[in-house]
Amino acid sequence: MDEKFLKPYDPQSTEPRIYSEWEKSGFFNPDTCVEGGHTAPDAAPYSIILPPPNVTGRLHMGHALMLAIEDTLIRYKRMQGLRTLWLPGTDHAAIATQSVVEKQIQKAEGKSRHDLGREELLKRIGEFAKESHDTIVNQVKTMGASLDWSREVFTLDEERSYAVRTMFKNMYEAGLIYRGHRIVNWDPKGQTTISDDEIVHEERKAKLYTFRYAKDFPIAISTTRPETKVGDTAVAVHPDDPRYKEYVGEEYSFTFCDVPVSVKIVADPEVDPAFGTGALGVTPAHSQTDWEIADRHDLPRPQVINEYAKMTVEGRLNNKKTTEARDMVVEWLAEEGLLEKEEEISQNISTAERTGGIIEPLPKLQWFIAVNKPFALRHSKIPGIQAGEDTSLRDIMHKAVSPEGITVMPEHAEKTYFHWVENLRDWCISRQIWYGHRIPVWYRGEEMYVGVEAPEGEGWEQDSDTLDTWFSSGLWTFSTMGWPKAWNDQTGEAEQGSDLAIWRPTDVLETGYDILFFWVARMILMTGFALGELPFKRVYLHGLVRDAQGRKMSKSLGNNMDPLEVTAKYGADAARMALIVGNTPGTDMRISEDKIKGYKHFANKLWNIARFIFENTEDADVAAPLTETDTALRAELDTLATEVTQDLEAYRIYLAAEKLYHYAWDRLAAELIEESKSIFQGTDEAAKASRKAVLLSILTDLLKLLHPFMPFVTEEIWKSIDPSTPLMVTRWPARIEG
RNA sequence: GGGCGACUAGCUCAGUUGGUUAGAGCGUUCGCUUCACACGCGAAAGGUCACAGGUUCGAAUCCUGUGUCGCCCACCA
Repeated sequence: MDEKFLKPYDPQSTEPRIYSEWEKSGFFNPDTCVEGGHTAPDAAPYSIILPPPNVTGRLHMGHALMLAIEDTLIRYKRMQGLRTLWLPGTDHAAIATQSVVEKQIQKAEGKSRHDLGREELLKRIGEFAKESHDTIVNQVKTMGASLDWSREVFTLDEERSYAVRTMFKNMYEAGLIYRGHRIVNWDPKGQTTISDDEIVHEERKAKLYTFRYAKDFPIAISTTRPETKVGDTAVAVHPDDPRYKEYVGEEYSFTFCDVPVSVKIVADPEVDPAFGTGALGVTPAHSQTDWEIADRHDLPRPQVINEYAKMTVEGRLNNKKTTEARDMVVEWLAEEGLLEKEEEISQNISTAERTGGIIEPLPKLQWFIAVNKPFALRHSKIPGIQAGEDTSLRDIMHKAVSPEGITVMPEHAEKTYFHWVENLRDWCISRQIWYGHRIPVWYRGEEMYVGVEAPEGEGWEQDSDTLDTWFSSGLWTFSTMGWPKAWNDQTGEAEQGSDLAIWRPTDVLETGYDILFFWVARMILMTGFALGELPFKRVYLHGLVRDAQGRKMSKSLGNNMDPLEVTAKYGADAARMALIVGNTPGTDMRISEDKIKGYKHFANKLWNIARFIFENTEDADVAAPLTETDTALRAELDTLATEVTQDLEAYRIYLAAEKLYHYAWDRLAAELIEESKSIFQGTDEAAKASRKAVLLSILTDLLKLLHPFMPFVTEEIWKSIDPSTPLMVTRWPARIEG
């Protein structure tokens, strides 16, 4: 027996050594597994694309959970003999990364991005991203992730950028990308547009003012934003409201706080007759619903607020901030005797998730993806959609999720998904920031050019906006495998032998439920459009990792658990088990050091089980005939192996892990080993020989079964069983049934 | 306002789609330097499975309703 077993298991010294041995072996790469004879060249493929961590700093426990689940699946499938690819990458995370760097620069040098200029800022962000990337990769390796680093990609590298430009051009040519004026969510603090999904609603107290525009105006209206009323062009009432019926169609002109205003009375079913006075002052340029009313009634849409949330009208309000202007308008209303009522209400205001700035709805020229516009796919493997027939991006997203298409775990997340898809509006994809994929559109006077490369000729200027980061993330399952170069759009086939041909669609997309809409839905959309296919067969959504009190981990609370610290203290195996056992998809989990400590103890338990078995089987004959009892013990392990296999096939990873834990500790250690002691002290030589053989055989298979969950300790013990072949490429001890 | 979910031991959670006596980790109590392991061993206490009905031979599990908590989406000016 190796002397190392005389001391307790030490993950700190073992894990880094084992990981570098794995890396050296090259077996993270499926091609090497085939070359080494561990995987058949024609074996079925299995693939997962790593959800790329943002290059904004370091990993958190959520990443650790993701890595634990995915690595468990990957190692299991690799041992099943499949051609198993787990493809790593990182995400440039446009807004998040730029704002982190801008803050750093502001703090350290007191400079804004405008002081630095586009080129210098991008250089600084690039440096930061590189550093973050290196930190992150090291952290990922610490967790034991068996990713094929030879295929690593970045959402902003040259090939991905080419894919993004190609995709933009193709969608534009299909008429699905358009430029238009829309009310967008403008963040005056971050000076950019943000998508609906990046908004956080905060409940605040506000004052609701009821007033008339002028003395002779027949209808009183209510608003929380009196300063916007200088931009009103209509008053909308409900078509059936008897109080106002007689005024519908009338037009009035007056001077409102120094600004000449004309409003038309219109009837619109959107208006709630029970709210306030039942009459709505319509400010088309500064409210989403008002913009839509203006659409229906063909109203003018003057803009009265600019990008810095300042008033752009003449008179006393000129260049005042909106909050200041609000007070001035209220004061003016009171002076003029127009104010009728002032009441406290609570309302939800929209703020930008990243900057905390209050959203100012503004009409802007932006790029959009039309989700409802009919178009036809040239090829379709999406259930329920025929090539050549009318469909839409929303239709693709809707039909993709079905028992024949993509299945989602937990199942109830499908309902949430459909609810979201059904209420989907066009996706605004332009962002007014510098870090990201620049929109591949060039302008020269009235001319516009959309293309993968800059147009020939002088005087062309590229659109200054960049794309929403989810645009490039949406391509992730195929841009990482060589699309568009390895793809033939005419035949709808990938180049023979390319990654795209072998590992598409991917088997499972494993990620947090919080990015179901941001990312999962966008991948379905993009893949559907580009390939006429599904990006993956299954979605496995894990929950959020919370602290022991159930709070979200955050910097401000200081309750962040650093995966590096945890693995340093208890080992990656322990952290992985703690994250996996009992953690069902879609459910948030609480993690505490105590739980992790429990699995560190388990790793040591396993170590001592091995020690006992090795100590007592040095002269074992593995071919010794088994007693009846031992035959039953062997069969018991086979049953366990079958159950664990079924659980893993059904993605019940949390159950498989628990069963193995239970067997190892309560059955093997507590019962079988205890019984063995008396057998070994006895005189029945046949029973001794049998027991030695069966214990070795059980340990051999148990190590294999546990390896996907606790790769390090099992690999280290394995060296005493078969030093010639790493455990990670040995064959799984049970077949997939059915 | 719309949607989704949770409620099981002191705490954190499982319970593999209806089947003996409902499980685990941590915690608690008592006893152990027992020849694999004190990162351990042996024992013990602790649950009306939120509540009320219903279906069933049988319900923590299925149905209906109630309560409490949480999350997501939308947003009324």
